[in-house]
Parts: sequence; structure tokens; C-alpha cells
Amino acid sequence: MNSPTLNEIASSAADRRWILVVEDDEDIRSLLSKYLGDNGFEVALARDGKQMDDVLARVPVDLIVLDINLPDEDGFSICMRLRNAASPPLIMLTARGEDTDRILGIELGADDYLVKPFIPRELLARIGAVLRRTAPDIESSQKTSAYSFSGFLLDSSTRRLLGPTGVRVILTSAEFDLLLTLCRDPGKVFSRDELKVASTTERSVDILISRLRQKIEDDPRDPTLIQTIRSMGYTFTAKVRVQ
Amino acid sequence: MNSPTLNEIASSAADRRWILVVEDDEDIRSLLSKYLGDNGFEVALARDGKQMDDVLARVPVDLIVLDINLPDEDGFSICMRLRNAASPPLIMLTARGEDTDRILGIELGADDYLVKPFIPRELLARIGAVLRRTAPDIESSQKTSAYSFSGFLLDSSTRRLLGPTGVRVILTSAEFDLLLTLCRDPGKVFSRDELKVASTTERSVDILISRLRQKIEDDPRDPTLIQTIRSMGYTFTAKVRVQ
DNA sequence: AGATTTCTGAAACAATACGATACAAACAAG
DNA sequence: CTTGTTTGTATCGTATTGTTTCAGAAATCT
Repeated sequence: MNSPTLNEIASSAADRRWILVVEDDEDIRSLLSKYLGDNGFEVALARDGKQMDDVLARVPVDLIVLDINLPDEDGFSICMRLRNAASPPLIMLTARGEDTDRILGIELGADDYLVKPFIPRELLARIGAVLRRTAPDIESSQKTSAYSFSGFLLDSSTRRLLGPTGVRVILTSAEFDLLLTLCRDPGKVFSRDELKVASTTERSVDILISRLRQKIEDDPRDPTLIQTIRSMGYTFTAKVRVQ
Repeated sequence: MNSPTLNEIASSAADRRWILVVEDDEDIRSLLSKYLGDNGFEVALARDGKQMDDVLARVPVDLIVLDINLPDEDGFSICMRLRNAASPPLIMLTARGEDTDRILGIELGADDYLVKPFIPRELLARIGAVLRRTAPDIESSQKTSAYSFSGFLLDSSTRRLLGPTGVRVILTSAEFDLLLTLCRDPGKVFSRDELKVASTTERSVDILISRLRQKIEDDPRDPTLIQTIRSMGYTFTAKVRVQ
């Protein structure tokens, strides 16, 4: 745990890191706000779970410091809620004796924890450690490739297609792969050979295209997204945006 | 509730891990000796820097717990000494107020630290975390980690899965291994060959997947976490964070 | 233009892969 | 040894995919 460069960590990424402190005690909240702010972080504050959700919706929070004892929602259940890869890492604050054992026993998904009363400097050190540990991971897992075209959203990480109205369009595995291939190179004329996966007849591509058209084309008889290039193959003519 | 977690960590590697406690206070020394011993570690004791060197020469120490205040050599300088060599990881014990700030400021190569007075259970947790983090052999460093995805927490050290509501989802051994494999490479398309353990039929992977889906999918008929890639295998499509 | 050839779209059918139930074997606990 | 749990196998129904086939569209030829 070598953090000689805590300040650097906080401000290295051009824009500073956001820390969200969820704590109902007024004194601790203002103390942490000042202390973390002085040490190069942007600080957002929340008094309870509800406020936390509000902040999370507005601010790109990099790390949450969460007190166990909150007025409305229990810190534990908040922890459970946050337990998915998309949410920021979490440091729990806990009063000595109380739920400490529960935290330590059940690992509930917090990335670290601190027993109150604590030295602000210690929190700073742990924040640095957690950010360092989770930073590269966040970046790599954030690399999801999704494609949007004419109201559709094709998400290759979840292998799902959402239609213009938001409803899911259920594609079979082969249909999905075909659409993904087309999406990755819009405008390119694909030969049937390029579109067929295994040792199948070239004609099987045709019927796959046909089935896909049934699902995504407004009028499958007069396709606008997937065009046929006679004696050549097919091409995807929609404007695709990579997300 | 004792700690099945750390017991398993300590004794999982066939031979138990050695912890060296360097501490001049007789009470704390015997307390830690008993407590760590009870929790599956081999414990070596030292009163000062000199004794520590003796022990290190004789015992394959896996981790050192080092008090800052020692009679002969200052804990800081010991820490410096240990830092350059291929020495075991280090957890510092420090009295509140005293040099705490100095430790935290100058990070001198300790892997973690604990402010006295502390709960033995907490030391145990931090020992487990440090061992996990610094485990040199690929096997244990790969194996001992927790993964969180869409509300679940998969803890490979306790081999337990906690659901979004915090309740434990009971997985069989094979189910757990399967989920762990998938978790370690989310997005990768695993062939049945990669997922099957022994000389079993490829179809047995299917039924295992099916059983796992029953337990973790919201709607097993329309899975969102484990996707089937027809004629290829399966892929884990949730975003996973390693903790 | 009309006839002919070539190509594509899609319906009908066949083959295959997968999901899940029921049952049997292996394993562990008492 | 008995009992219960876990894991593998057999099987069936369903969903997906490939093949055949034919009708119609598009290009080519006379």
C-alpha cells in the first residue's frame, strides 16, 4: 500500500476524482468534505440512501464512502444494492463493536472498511488504495461495444437488440451474429462467403437474411436496412454509431 | 459465528501459513498468538528486531505483523529494511495519535496497517486480504478473490455466493466452479470443452448450466447473465468487478 | 418487346442443438 | 450399511438452423 502520490491519483486524470460521502452526522460530513477537498478530490455529500441515489444520478462518482448507520435505509442493504460492476467502489464506515463483526465476517461487497473513530489521513490512504486497485478494472469493463442504427441498439456485450420503441427484439444466435457482422462494417458489400459461419451452403445465408429482415425491417419486402447487391451479396445501409 | 472464511484461507494450502508477530507487549503477543493459532495459522513470535531476524532465518514466514514501538530498533527502520528484500508482506500496528500520521504520510512499504486498539477479528480480516493480494503463486492469487456482478457477490475464498438481497445462494461445488470460471473471463465464449472438468459428456455441461441458471437467473427461460452461443458454448454477459 | 437465363425470397421440410425432466450412479455423512 | 446429496446419463420436446424447392424478380439475349 504505497501511496506517496495520493494527490497525484486524485488529480492525475485531468479532472479530479469524485468522492461521494454518505453520512448522517453533520460534523463528520463537513470534516470529510473539507479534508478530502483539501487533498485533491471533488466531494459530494449525501445524508441518506435517497440522497445518495440522487447524487449518483447526477455526478460521475468514482468512490463512495458509506456510513453503516443511516436514518432511512440500512448501510448494509445499500451495499447490496450497489453490488454490481457498474457502480463505483465502496468504503464502509462502521462504529466499533457494533456491526463490525458482521462486516468482517460476511464480506458484503465493500472494497474496504474503516472503524470509527478514524483518522482522516487513514481514510485518505484507503481511498487511494481502493482507487488504485479498481481503476484499471473499471476501464476495461467499461469497454462495451454497442451499435445504434435507426432507432435500434445492438449491444454485443449482452447480445441483445433493442427496438425503436425500447422493446427487446428477440434474435437467435445466428441472427445476432449476422447483424453484428453487418453493423461492424456498414456500407461494405459482404459476399455470402463472408457472412456464412461454418460449412453451410451459401443459400443458407439468404434465408438467414430473410429471417433477420422479418424482425428488423419495417417492410421486409422492401428492405431499407439490409440491401441486396445482386450477384454480390448484401450490405448494411443504415448509419451506425458506435457507443 | 467464527470465521470460516479465514480459516479456509489459512489452511487451504495444505500446509498452514506462518504469521510472525513482532510485538514487545507481552499481553498483546500472547493474545495474538492464541487468536491467530485458533484461526488456522502457525504463529511465530518476536520481541524485537533482533529476534525477528532470527525467526526469519529459520521459519518460512508468510506475513509479518509489526508493532511500530519496539525496544531496540524502530519499527520504521525495520520496515525500510524489509522493503527491499524479497521479504514477506507486512502489516503495521500503530498506536492512535502517536506516529500514525507519520506512517500514513510516509508510506514505507507496509501492505496494510492497523491502529491500536483493534479487534482481533479485524487483524484476521486484514491478514486474509493481504495474503490474498500478495499471494505469489498464480494459483492462489487467481483463486482467492471476490467478484461482484448485478447484485451478486461471489467469494472464492469462502466459496459462497450472496444474492442481491444478501441471502446466501447455495451452490453445489460444480456449480460454484462453473460460475467462477465464467466470472473470471466475462464476455469470453467458453466451449463446452473448456467448461467441463473431467471426462464427462459435453451435454453434462448443459445441465450444469441449466441448474446454475435456475439459481441465479431472474427468469431461467430468458437468461441475462449466462448466454448460450449456439454451436459454440456459453458466455457470461454480466459486468464483473474483481474485489 | 418477349423469351430465356440467372438470381433471390421465402415456404415447407429435415437435421441439429439445446433445455429440462426423470432416473441412475457416485459420493459423502452419519 | 443406510440415507441424502450431488453429479452424470438417457430421453423427449422445443427452438434454431440448414436444405430443398419453387415462384417471382432482374438481367441478358434474340
